[in-house]
Amino acid sequence: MARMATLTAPMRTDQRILDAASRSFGTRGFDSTSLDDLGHQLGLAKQTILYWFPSKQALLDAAVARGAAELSEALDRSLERAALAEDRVEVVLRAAFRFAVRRPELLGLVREVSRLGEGRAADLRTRLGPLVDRAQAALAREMRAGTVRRADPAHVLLFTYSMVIGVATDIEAQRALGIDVSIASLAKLRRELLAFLRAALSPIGAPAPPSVAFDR
Amino acid sequence: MARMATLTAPMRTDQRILDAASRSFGTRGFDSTSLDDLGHQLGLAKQTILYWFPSKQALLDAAVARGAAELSEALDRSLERAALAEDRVEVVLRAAFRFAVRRPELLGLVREVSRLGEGRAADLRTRLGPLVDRAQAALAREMRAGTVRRADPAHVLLFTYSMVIGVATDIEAQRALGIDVSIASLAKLRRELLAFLRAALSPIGAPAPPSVAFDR
DNA sequence: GGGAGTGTCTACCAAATGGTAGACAGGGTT
DNA sequence: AACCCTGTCTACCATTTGGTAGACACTCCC
Repeated sequence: MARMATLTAPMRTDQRILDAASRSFGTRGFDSTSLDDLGHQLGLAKQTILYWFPSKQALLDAAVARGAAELSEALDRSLERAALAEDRVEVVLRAAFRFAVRRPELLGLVREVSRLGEGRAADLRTRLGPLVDRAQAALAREMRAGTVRRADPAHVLLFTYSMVIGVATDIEAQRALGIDVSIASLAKLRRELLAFLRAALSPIGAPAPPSVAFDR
Repeated sequence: MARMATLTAPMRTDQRILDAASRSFGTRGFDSTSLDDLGHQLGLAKQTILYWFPSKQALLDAAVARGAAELSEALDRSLERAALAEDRVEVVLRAAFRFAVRRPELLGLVREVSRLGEGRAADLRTRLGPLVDRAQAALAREMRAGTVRRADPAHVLLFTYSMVIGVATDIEAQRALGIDVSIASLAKLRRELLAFLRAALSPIGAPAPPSVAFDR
């Protein structure tokens, strides 16, 4: 049976629903996603979706919760790993980029939630709060240590987040700029983003030492 | 007189509709905007909207066309002005930032169109094509002249665009990062963004000369 | 005064949407 | 066998949505 996107082996129905919902909410948006479509996509009746999740809102909440957990976990792990690494900023950035490329819909979901008004956003905020704090603290530490140019960590994170979001989700902008959207050019894009950030973050007058990990 | 957009004195109905539509499409999204809401917002019946614009799609197209024209004009002007200025990149950037702050909904609209699939995006692409070309050429020129770090101009533009979009439209992300959203902090945000970009773009080993225009 | 045209409105409609009610099938458990 | 529990489905409903048809002013022109 089923060999569409949902061809994963025997998977719990609620998880399959969550997958499809995250994808659709994250790419098309919440309002543009109808339960009927979702159901059809999964070979399920809409009512089966409503059996697992009592309402569309609840489905969104569940998708956000799971997405936030995934993202939090991935970045948390990389923050830990970074503590030991040579070039900490780069380690985290590579992790973020990898995540953005592998699960762009989750970043799209974050972006979508931002638009759905205070209520939903507040929930997401508390979910990602600890992660944000850790990242901010780590960045501030680097600044104090002199490995990163001094600036407001929150702002630096905002800029970085925005760029990653843009690279991961705004493929139309990339087309408009004449960037060809393919795996090959994606690697180049990542290299450029890392170089860009390296330049933006290296302390003034001291261009970052050519780190070994900085592939070219 | 009038200090809100909608209660401007005698303004052509179609322009008022276009204003409200741009705002709503750009912030809530296309599908989340109903013609009834729009009409109610304007004190008009939905059918009046459909008198001026034959369909919701046509309304979106018109909003995009006007928005693209505004954006194109603003940035084109700044590109011209920049040709004479000392620090060209900064001039353009300030213009972009000013635009992003004054009419964030138009940037949101661009972002929204990106999501509405190939069709609409292609239209926008041709509309903004010339602007993109000019910007890209100008940037490449700076790189050849050695005033900007060498990199793929398209990528640099993508990163910059993403950051501006993020700063202008993703206020929830800013909240999540603990950035207080106010006019005062907005000025600080702009300063930081300029500093960040200056660092990212200055040629290696030669930190940009402290330009006069770079306020602190 | 009488059209002609323009702009806005009041019905109305068909389709889609989120959600409810309840039937039905299958598998344990006793 | 009787029963319950779980998961899925078929109907159905109320509301919303984009869009149509046509009436009602109001103005300009003759």
